[in-house]
Amino acid sequence: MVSLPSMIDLSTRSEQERRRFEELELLREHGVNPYPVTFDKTHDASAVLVSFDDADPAPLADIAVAGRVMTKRKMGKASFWHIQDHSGRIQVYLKKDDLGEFYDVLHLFDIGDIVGIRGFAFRTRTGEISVHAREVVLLAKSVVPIPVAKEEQKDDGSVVKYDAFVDKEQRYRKRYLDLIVNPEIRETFRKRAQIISEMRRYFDERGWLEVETPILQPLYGGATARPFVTHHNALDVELYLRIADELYLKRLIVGGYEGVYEISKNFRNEGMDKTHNPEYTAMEIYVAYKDYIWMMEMTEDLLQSIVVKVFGTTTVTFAGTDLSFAAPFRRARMYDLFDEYTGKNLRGLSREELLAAAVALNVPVDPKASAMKILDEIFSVLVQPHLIQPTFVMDYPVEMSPLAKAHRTETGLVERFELFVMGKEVANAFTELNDPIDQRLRLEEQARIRAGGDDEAMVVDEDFLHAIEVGMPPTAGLGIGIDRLVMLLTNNDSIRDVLFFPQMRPERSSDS
RNA sequence: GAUCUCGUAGCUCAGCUGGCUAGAGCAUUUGACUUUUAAUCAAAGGGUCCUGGGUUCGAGUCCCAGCGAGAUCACCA
Repeated sequence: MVSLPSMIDLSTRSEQERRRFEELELLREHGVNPYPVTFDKTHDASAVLVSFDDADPAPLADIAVAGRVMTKRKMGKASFWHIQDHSGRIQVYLKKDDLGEFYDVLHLFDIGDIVGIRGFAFRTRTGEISVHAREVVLLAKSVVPIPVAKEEQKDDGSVVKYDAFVDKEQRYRKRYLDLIVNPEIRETFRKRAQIISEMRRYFDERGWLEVETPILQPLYGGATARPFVTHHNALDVELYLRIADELYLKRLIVGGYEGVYEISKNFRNEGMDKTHNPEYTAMEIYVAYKDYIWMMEMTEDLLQSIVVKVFGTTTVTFAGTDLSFAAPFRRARMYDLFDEYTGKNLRGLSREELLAAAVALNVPVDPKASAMKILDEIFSVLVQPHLIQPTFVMDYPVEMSPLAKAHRTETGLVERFELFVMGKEVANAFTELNDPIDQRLRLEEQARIRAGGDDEAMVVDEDFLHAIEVGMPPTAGLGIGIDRLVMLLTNNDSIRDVLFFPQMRPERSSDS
């Protein structure tokens, strides 16, 4: 009979878990430490597969691999396992002749255990490069069963999965299991890391400074969204989790830096769906003495450069559509796009005229909506879906952009562009507003909208205004939604598939 | 926030218009098998049918409420 610390309540455990806790003690009785300290691994699984040479197996005659046991096939006095490490899977051959008495202890090893194997590489009769074990070392006992997905290699090379771990909820909640059982998703996260890394390298090479600005802000700004509110005990003040870092980065431009950027976790207290998570990652960059035209050229060069570096080509495929990130991208002014896709000239129309246009175009809008809202609605219904290949949309109405500089020639417009790909917004940029009087007027207008009941409108940040009064050089700013960019480049249509730990509702209700 | 769909063994799923002790494959246990690969063969064990009410002689199944998830829609990046 085995004994376990009383803190482990086996009565709440499944049959398979109880069995594994027992195995833990039985292993100890056999002198096996189920949780040793280190293991001298010499090769990744993939390295063995790549470097094995049938004509000269000698270089792999004494190797050590390590990983998680994923399959076990016992055939009496010989067994085959597959173990999985960060590079992939490799088969292990275990024979009683080589392992002696210890071979009989192997039945206490389970799928899910982490093991180390010392031995030599060889090719089996059926052609699979494998490691013939001289020694098996338990590195970590797994006491709960993991989902078992079987894979079959078809003649055409395709892999069919049986009983795959597919429950989305469980995959998101227990991402560690997802990563073990569906290792192909690791590639998405590797790509995510590479995309961010290339972006950082691109900026660093140009001498722009990566900075960190407050996540806890006494006033939130730089975007229109509802914030998370928290409280600082020592100061006894409300603080907000940032919805954007824009206003702080501009303060740094005022302070004399000529190029600053931040890869920023932002927090917005709004709904969640396929493209929205309460916390998400945005990159914002500000470069002094530049305008939005320059920023457009930088943006297309940046994206082309990232795509080439990470994917080795300028084209990626999303949902069956080839997207070309070869610069230059298409550029179109917003009102020209209205001409093109609605057949109507919407320039300079009053709210009532826009409402009539929306009705004529069969775009459902709230009859009480503002002019900007109506325009935005027509754009998103009739124009946006056509913007498949990377397209810069330029020159937005001033009311939509309280932080963007008035257009140099077109009254009523600002110098702003957004980049659309697959009908989705990927980047947003403007020539930054540095006229302190205009900026104050715009923010006060936002405050009026806010007082009118729109709690997403911006609040007036006097310190920010003071900074602009001190004087900000002409500056171009750009924001890129990192999660959405990653989705686009990795062919994932849910933000939850590009975040390791997407926000989920708590699993257990508190009322029971 | 609204609508629809779903929740059964560790995993993937059956379970009809309500009716014997709730099933299958994989996984687990026992046995056979010294180059297998969805290994195979034989046997066994394993369940809070999401939770709580209700209808009924009888509920995994029907009704109500709740919890969680997915999809679609609305808003936002």
